[in-house]
Amino acid sequence: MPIASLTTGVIARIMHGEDVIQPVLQILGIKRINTNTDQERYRLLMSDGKYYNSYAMLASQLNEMQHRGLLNENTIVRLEKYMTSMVGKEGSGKRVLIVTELTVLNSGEEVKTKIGDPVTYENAAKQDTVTKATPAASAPLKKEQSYNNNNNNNNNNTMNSTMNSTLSASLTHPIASLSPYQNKWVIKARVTSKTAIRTWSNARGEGKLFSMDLMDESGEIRATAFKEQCDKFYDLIEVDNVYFFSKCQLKPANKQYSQLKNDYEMTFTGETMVQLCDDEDNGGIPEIKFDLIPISQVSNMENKESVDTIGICKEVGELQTFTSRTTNKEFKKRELTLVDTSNAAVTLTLWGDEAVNFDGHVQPVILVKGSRINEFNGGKSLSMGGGSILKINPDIPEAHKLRGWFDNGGGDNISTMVSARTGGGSFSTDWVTLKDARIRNLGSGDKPDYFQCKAVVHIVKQENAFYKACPQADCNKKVVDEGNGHYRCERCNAAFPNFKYRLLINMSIGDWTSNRWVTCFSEIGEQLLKHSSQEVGEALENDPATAEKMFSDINFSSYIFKLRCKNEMYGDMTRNKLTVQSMSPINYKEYNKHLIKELKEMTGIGPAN
DNA sequence: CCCCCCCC
Repeated sequence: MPIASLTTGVIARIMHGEDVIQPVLQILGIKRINTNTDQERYRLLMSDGKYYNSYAMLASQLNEMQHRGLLNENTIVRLEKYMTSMVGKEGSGKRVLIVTELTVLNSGEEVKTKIGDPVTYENAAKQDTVTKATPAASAPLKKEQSYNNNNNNNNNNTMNSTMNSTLSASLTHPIASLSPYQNKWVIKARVTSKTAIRTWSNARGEGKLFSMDLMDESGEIRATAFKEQCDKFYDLIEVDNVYFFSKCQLKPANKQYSQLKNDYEMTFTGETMVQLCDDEDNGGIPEIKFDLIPISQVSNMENKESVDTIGICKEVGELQTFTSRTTNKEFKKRELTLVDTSNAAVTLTLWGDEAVNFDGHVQPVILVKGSRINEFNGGKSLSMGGGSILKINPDIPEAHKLRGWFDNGGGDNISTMVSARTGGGSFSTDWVTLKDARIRNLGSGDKPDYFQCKAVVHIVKQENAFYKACPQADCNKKVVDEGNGHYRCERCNAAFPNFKYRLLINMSIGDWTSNRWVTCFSEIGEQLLKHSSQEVGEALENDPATAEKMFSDINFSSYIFKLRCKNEMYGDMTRNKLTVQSMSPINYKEYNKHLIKELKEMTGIGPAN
């Protein structure tokens, strides 16, 4: 079948409101739209060879054609029936093409390629005479809130008005459709978060930046403004406002640093335009959503998960300043204690200026979105991070309810300390026998498993029980003996005349079910051998008789071992590794309690407790 | 072009 000719230029006529009979168009793309409902909807990218239009939708009765693969890329279709519809409130100017009946003239496989070199209709519209009358008048604009980056100050008014009409009269694109391969777009998006201005200085240079998260009905994206753009746009951008954005550069998002659901992120450029969108033109852009979780439930969530919650700031800590050991950067933080009607308390850490400026003495209501869970020793706390937002005394019903609850003594009976660390507390660790640890495949998950058992020390290996480590206080890395009286640490990138001994001991322990080799480090090793790492290391190197006594003295003694269990890769081998977290003398009262409980469970005799 | 938010 011969390839049908497209009705060149017809998209401009249709979008202008003209009723064109049976236009022939090419499908350049089709994708499912994320709707708030579960409704299945497809958006089409249609071309007439001269223009294309991404604001076209498939009426749902035609979804079946897409299911059958009839509407693939490059397919040429004839629109038998269609309608255009103005979307948004009066005057906001979005005409959507809805296709209700179509005939496939040539399949995508047959056509193989895009016909012509179409440009966006909306972009061409402002030069094209046929579209001189725009579909609808644009909403009134606030001139002072318009920005562009063309630094021709003499012409500011002219340019602002030009840009106003450009941005607002344009048909906007969904965030989900943005890609580096297409830069003629305008998005209308709500700012859901905004970072403080941050400076950096590294080998590649220095500068400042801030970033923001944007959202529309289709998705979300992170945008960053550097240097000049940082200064230019920082004050304009406010969380919760909706703006038009155009001419940002798109690049693949580094998933390591972003939890947003988008493969790309944007960078502001010298061409970038940002314009506030009036409230009356905000239709279709969702509000920021808070998935408020009772504080007590944070206990049940995973480490690093994102949390939205609301609570009363019952206590506020002092501002703390410290220097990061890894980056040598100075940080300021402040810890708040939030409580809510679940009678639970959790720590929330604020950073930087937010920490400095926070006044908690009035015990305000604190709403936090996108805070991150930090788990330590079984306790979970929340921390502000990129993308998190904090609201103090927000005017929402939940906040008023909390206020009333707290002011009437509601916070006096907090029973769950979500951030409390269980540390060495024995109650938090399961009792598991060495055999059961194998049977249950402990350690095979992403995270290590922890358990405790009563076991006897069979033998402690002297071989490789110590290593020479970097003498720096916070570095335990093994040093390289350079043979000239110097010891080199790769991590500190320095050579030292001395080193410290560290222990890395393997020993065999056994309970009544099985035995295993376990590893322990200096702190446990010192407790086990009752000598400092230095003494143990020296004895092993210079005094075998003393070392032998140290190591054999503890054979056949019993302890409660707390063990960390994790599969580790050695080359292409996976080995299940047990590391001693702690070992303590047996507290028979507590251990017997455990045994009695197990007996009751096994026999079904007596109360379960 | 950042990507740091520690420590226990």
